[in-house]
Amino acid sequence: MTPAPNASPDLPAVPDAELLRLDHQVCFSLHAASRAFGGFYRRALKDLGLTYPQYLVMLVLWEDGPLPVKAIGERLHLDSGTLSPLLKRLEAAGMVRRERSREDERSVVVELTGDGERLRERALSVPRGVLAATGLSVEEVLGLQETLSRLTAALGEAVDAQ
Amino acid sequence: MTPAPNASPDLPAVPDAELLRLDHQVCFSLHAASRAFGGFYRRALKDLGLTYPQYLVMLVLWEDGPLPVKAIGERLHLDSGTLSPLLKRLEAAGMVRRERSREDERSVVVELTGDGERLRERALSVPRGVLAATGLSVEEVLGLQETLSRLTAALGEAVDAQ
DNA sequence: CATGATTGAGTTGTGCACAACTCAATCGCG
DNA sequence: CGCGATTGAGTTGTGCACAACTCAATCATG
Repeated sequence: MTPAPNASPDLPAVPDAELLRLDHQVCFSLHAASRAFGGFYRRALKDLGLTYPQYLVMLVLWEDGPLPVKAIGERLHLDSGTLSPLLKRLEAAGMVRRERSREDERSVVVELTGDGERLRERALSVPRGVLAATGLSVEEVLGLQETLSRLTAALGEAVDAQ
Repeated sequence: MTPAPNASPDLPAVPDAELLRLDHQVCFSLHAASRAFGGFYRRALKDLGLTYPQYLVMLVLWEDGPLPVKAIGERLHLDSGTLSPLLKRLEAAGMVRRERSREDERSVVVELTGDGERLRERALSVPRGVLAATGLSVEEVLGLQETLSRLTAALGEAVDAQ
């Protein structure tokens, strides 16, 4: 990556070994936080019969109505390899319908069923429980989200440049 | 979860529907950030022949020497269902040795091989690249880590109490 | 000391993430 | 118009996460 040691301007005196320890903590923290979130949602969503990623897809559909698979993937940064089977399971559960677009036969439009629409009402109580469980204030959550978004964007660019 | 609407003291006026949208953004942000991190590491670690979770295990072993599976699991919040096959793959790759403890035959101690030890040298360059890719300062990283740790702890307690 | 409970590792099954691929539909350019 | 490139879904294969389970080793209690 960076050939010369300590080449980054704002890290003048941090040795590699120290960074390795820091890295340990940071990437572990993010990984652990993401899984802790997943674990909490798993239980909160169990009644609704949804997994965490399925809930994310439903959130998108509740907000923006019928959408092609492509558009869902763009919003969630997921590709068809992840979405296709997930959407099949949502369809099997009776939450969505999938049908090929008539204008573009390559595209498959995903649409909520009546059951899928109705599930929204029951989902409304979930976020408040989650927010309470985080122990964070709304402001902290917004700040965290802002940092994470920047992080995601920066990492995405770095991957593209890799 | 919370039976009465708006019961949380510091959320006096936020309606459920708004929270659902906020939730959309927060849990998505965390999910996306975690995956973006994973994606970056996937590429950075490709040369080392490690996946991101395997790297986390190696970080633990590089720091704290030979450890039983249980101890690794405690440090990374992972259970044997995840660790057993992962450690088998690390063993197949020649990075670690696994052997049953003689004091307690239930326990399996994981130990770095020579190759595993030597890999540390090559791994030293990884974190600096990652830190640079995040676009965050060391202070921001530390702050983020602190918030995430609190988040993880709070969610863990909430799950236990569920 | 015996035996029931607990512990540690491993297995099985389900679902997600993602790379690499296929295949058909569409697009664009000569 | 024709044909090569691109696009959108889907499939396959690998690995991780986790629940639920098995099984042997160990512990603890009467």
